[in-house]
Formats: sequence, C-alpha cells, structure tokens
Amino acid sequence: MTGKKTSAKPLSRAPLDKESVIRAAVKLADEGGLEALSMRKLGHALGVEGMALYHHFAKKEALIDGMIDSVHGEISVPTIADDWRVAMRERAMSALNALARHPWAAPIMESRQNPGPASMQLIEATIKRLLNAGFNIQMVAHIISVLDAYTIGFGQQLRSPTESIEHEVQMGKDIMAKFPFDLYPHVGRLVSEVVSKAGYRSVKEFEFGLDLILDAIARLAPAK
Amino acid sequence: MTGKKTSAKPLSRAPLDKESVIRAAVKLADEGGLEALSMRKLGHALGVEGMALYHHFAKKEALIDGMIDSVHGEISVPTIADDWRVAMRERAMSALNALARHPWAAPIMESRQNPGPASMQLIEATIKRLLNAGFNIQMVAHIISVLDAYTIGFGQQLRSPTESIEHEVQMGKDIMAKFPFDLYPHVGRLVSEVVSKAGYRSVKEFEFGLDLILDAIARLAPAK
DNA sequence: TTTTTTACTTTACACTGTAAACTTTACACC
DNA sequence: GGTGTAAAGTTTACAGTGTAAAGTAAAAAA
Repeated sequence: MTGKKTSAKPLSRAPLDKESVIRAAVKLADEGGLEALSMRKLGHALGVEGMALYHHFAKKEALIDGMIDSVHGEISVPTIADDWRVAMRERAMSALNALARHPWAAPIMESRQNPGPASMQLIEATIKRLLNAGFNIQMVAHIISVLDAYTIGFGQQLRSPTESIEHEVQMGKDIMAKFPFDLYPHVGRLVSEVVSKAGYRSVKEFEFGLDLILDAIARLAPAK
Repeated sequence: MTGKKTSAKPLSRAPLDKESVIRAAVKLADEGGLEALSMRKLGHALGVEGMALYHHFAKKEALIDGMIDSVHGEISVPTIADDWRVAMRERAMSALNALARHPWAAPIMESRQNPGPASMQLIEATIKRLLNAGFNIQMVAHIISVLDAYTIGFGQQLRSPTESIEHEVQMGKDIMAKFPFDLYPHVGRLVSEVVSKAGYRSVKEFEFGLDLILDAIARLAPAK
C-alpha cells in the first residue's frame, strides 16, 4: 500500500537528458560494479521508473556505450605542443587513473564497437601526434596497439586507486592460505617479498612497464 | 582394503563430474559468449536440470573460476630447459591463442580471486624460470606484470582467431560510416591503410609488441 | 481550441541465479 | 535378502533482470 500515489508530483523534476543519465550510471557502477547497474535502480536514483530511460537510450548497451565514451573523455588528449613521448606517457597515466576511478570500465573497453565522440577525438589526436613525430602509419598502429593493450590489461587488475594495496596483500594471503607455501614456494616468495611489502604500489608497477615500452618505442623513432 | 565395487548395473547417465561440467560450460561460452552461459542452459546441454549443477559448484562464480583455471591450463608452462626468452615468448603466444579460442576469458581473467591449480602451477613455473635466469624477485614481478598486462589487454580486443580480420575491417567501416572521414582524417587513414589492408593480422600485431617488450627486458637481463 | 509530441508509467513476459524441499538412485553393511 | 545413508537430480519458488507494448499526463504546435 506504500505504492499508492497520494498526490500528484508537482512537476518538480526537470526532464532527463543523456548526459545526466550517463553521469548517474557511472556513479552507480563506480560504487557497486557493473552488476549493480540495473535500469530500475538507475531510474530510481534519478527519481524515475526504469522504463523511462528507454526514451533516451534504445537499449542498456547504448547506455553503456555512453558510459565508456564518458570514461574516454577523462583521458588526456595528446597535443602537438607536447613532445610525443611526454604526450604518450601522460595519455597512458591519465588512462590508468581513469580506469582506476572506474574499475568496471577496463573489462569492457576494447570490446565495445560503438565509439563515441570522446573516443574518436582521443584516437584521432593520438594518431596525429605520432605521425607528426615521424612514425609511419604502420608504426603508429603498432605503437597504439602496444600502449593501449598494456594500459587496459593493467587497468583490469586494478580494483580502485586506494584500496588496491591492501586488496592485493589480502589476496596474496588468501591464495597462500589455500595453496600452501611448500607447494608453490616461488609464488610465496613473490607475495611475501614484493607484493605485500610496504611501499608496493600498483601505479609504480604500471610506470615500470610503461617506461620500458616507451623506451623501446623511442629506440625505433626516426631521428629528430 | 575397500575393494572397488564394479557392479555393472547400467546407469541411465553417468553422474556429472566437475571436469565435464567445466568442459561443457567452456564450450557454451565459446559459442555464444559468457552471457549465453546460464545454469539452466548448461544443465540442459548436459542432460540435467540446471539446479543439479549446484551439487558440484556452490555458485556460478565457482564454476567460472573453474573455467578460467581450465583456460590457464591451455597456456604453455615455462621450463628450465628452454631459454628464458623463448619460454616467455612461448608462454605469451600460447596465452594469446588460448584467449582467442575463448574470447569470453580475457575480460574476467585478472579480476578472479580464486586461482586454481593450473593458474598456480603456471605462475609458479614462470617465477621459477625468471629467477633462474638471474633476475631478482622485484624484477620478476615487473616482468610478469608487463607481459601479462599486455597479453590480457591484447586478448581482450580479439573476437575469435579466424573472424578477427573481417571483424576488424567491418568495424573500421562501421566507424567511418558513422563518423565521417573529414572529421577524423587520421583515423580514416589508419583504418584504410593498415587495419583493412590485406594481410593485416592481429597475431602479427601482437608479436610486434611482444618482441618489443621482450627486447626491452633482455636489455635488463644480467649477463649470462 | 484541438492536435500532436514528448516524457514518463504500468503491466507483462521470458529469463536469470539460487534457496529449500523433495525424489530417486547407488552402494555399504546387517 | 533388507535397511540405512549419502549422493545426485528434480521441483517449486522467489526476487531480480532487460525490455516490448500500451497507457497517461503534460507541454508544444497547429
């Protein structure tokens, strides 16, 4: 009986628009993961029934495409003003930060096939910057492929920026509890001497690989 | 003692075991993606009601953990007999092949937190091989981190081994149809001159980045 | 005013994971 | 043999999912 609408709503709410729906959806997913994002819950968060959202997005998939584009929008776009290496490093670091802020995104990023304007602008500017550095078009494809695969792959093993340390430590302990040390001595060593050591940071780990790759690319770069 | 009873009473159907359930689940997911894998459909494929599976797996998650471990079991385990670089290359290539055979796997691989025996054996042997090559334990962590992040990230943009070429070509066309050439000229160039060119192969693309990374690692290796 | 459009709600349906209780089967032991 | 027990599989049930279809109410256009 709580469902009874006793008084008409005083038309208080402005009509929804795509942007704000996407914002709310991202927030929901940030808080509880993608599986916590249902049309009904999202509607509720916006003061509306779930079905109302279908007037703005044809399917849930379309909404998720919008969410992904919104994450792409948080990634630093390379400019000609910056040195190519600086620009690529900045792009990768800001991408990792975005993936850390939105842990649901990495697993679905590269499998989407409806890129939005932010994604297009980002890739366009990236290609442009690398071509301008003197790389040929095949090499540009190679470079973007390595950098993005590495970044997304790494982003996938992140949970959230702050909790990742304790999380990984805890996970290491859980694993070693179930699979005893003497069966997997080297895994034990790695967990106890590296991952669970104070000061271990995923971001540092990411930077190591990133600089390794950037160094290798720089070696292929045409003379300035 | 306890002599094995071999009474020959014919069963209507041999009882399920974890292995065969996992095999069937992997097959279902290979064919229709993870979202095509429901407990009821899986049960049906095995000649059983969906709920029967809960006598073998506590939750669907546990089944998926088993599936992931099964994919890990398809990856080539490094041995001391092989040169470390050869072993790591082989490991990465076979991992990519496994991810291509099971396109549902990459997005969920690194987020699982219940590694099975195959995963443990693989990581144990990998660490062992790298330590034996003279890398210190921190460096081993770095190396595995780069290689696995790259491999999983790349695996994520694969669909399936055979269709990936046409798929990417088609996707390139779709994108360029929606976002006109003149808005994104460099993306247009990349699609037309690289991705949609005859002979473009995802595997070659993967190998480029893999060798780039392996070269860079080799430069950090202690003298033999 | 009347008509049309837009935003949203209601109802409905086919699926999902899985808890609880029940039935059937298989084998150990008297 | 019969009997007990445990494992394997079924049935029923429930809350939650995406979304099709049709209804409603308010704003905009005519």
